[in-house]
Amino acid sequence: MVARDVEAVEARVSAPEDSVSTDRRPRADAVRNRDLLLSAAAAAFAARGADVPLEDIARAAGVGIGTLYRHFPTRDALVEAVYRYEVDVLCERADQLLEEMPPDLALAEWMQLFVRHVATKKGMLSALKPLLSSNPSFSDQTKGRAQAAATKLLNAGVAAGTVRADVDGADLLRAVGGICMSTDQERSEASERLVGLLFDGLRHGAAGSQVSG
Amino acid sequence: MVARDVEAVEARVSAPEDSVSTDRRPRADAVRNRDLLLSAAAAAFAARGADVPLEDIARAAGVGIGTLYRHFPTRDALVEAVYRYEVDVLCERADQLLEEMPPDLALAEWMQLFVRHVATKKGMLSALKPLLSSNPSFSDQTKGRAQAAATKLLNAGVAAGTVRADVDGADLLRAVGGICMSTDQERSEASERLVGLLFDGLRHGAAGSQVSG
DNA sequence: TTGCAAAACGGAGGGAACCTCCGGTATACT
DNA sequence: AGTATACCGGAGGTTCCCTCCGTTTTGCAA
Repeated sequence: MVARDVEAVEARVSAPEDSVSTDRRPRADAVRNRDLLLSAAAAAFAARGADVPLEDIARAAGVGIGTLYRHFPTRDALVEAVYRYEVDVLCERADQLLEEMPPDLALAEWMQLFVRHVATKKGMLSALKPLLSSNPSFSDQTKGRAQAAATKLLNAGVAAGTVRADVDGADLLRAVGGICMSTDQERSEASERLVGLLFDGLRHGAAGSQVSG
Repeated sequence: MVARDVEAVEARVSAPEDSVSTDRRPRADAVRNRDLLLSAAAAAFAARGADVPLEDIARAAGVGIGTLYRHFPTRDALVEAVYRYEVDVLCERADQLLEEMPPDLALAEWMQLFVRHVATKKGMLSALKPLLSSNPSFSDQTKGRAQAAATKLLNAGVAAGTVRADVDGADLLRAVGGICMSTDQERSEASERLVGLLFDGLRHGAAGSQVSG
């Protein structure tokens, strides 16, 4: 690995025109098509399960099947990319929510978003589970990012004095995730109610009522 | 159900030739081929996962693909039948073990068999899980039979004074199943060790040390 | 034992989905 | 503006699914 990096650097120094092939900006249509494919795939997986024909996804995205396979060589690669993409969207929403409303409301809203996020992933769960267990780094990365977003929301609430301080992001995700998992099948309103309850608990011991620390 | 039985009996009495079509003994080759298919499918699912081509299974069983589809119209039907079949085998082994050795040893042996049973089902789990959740009666039946076998072993041990009396079949299966599920992937020796530990616990408070009951 | 009708056998073949390959095309750099 | 590079997209080979139907076996009755 180190040797290869050295070679790459030397090549760039001694022959600048070589850097073109190394970090040339991706073509605009490639970027556009990749996004189209990801959102089409996300919709298809959520609506029709994990074994929707890839040709349907390509058609829905308005690209050829060859383009889909160039961007995502295997079905697993597509599933993984969709999952990363949706986790990204969810985490970005955390920042947006914090700008739009007080931290505690942002946290409540985000927890509900998380519930719906998990609900729409039910369909692709059978394809996702092997990926998560066979690829620890992928699992760790997505989990880490979600925890970071949760922690950010919690900390903002703590700083504003509207959320208790003795819960961290990992705990929060475990609790919400557990609720989503335990309420089987199609009953998201139950999940949302339970998460609402959990949120009230988070608000309970906020600020002044915490005596020490 | 009762009404149908009555009709069948009446038909047999009033028109004996009709009984041919109602309860004619299944043809010998049909029975044989069904068994061949079940064992071939069990081996294939265990070795190659749940999405092995059905044509391979038919070939391994030495029958045509048409025969496979007549016996098991859908892939799910085959998976379900294999699962029933293997649960049957496991439960029958419980009776055999009770005849071959003292109850406590039979119980220990059967728990280890159960661990291996679950381990070989890992491959078909992805196909089995939807079946179990979408078909409660199937799930209940197999669970019920396994619990009956476990209870029988436990009771024999209790009667012999070598197994404690405050655990029932459902508890035992939950515990062993939990151990199998928690020890992820390919590490059956860990499961076997934990189950051995559990068994020692079962033996612990046996006979005289139980004061009342 | 023999005949027959019901039931099972097994493979050919149409259809669906997967994935590869390659000629044509758009675009990022000089 | 020119050009090499990367991308586009669909035709087509392969694999698997499942059905259909002519052939063969077998259980039952005379």
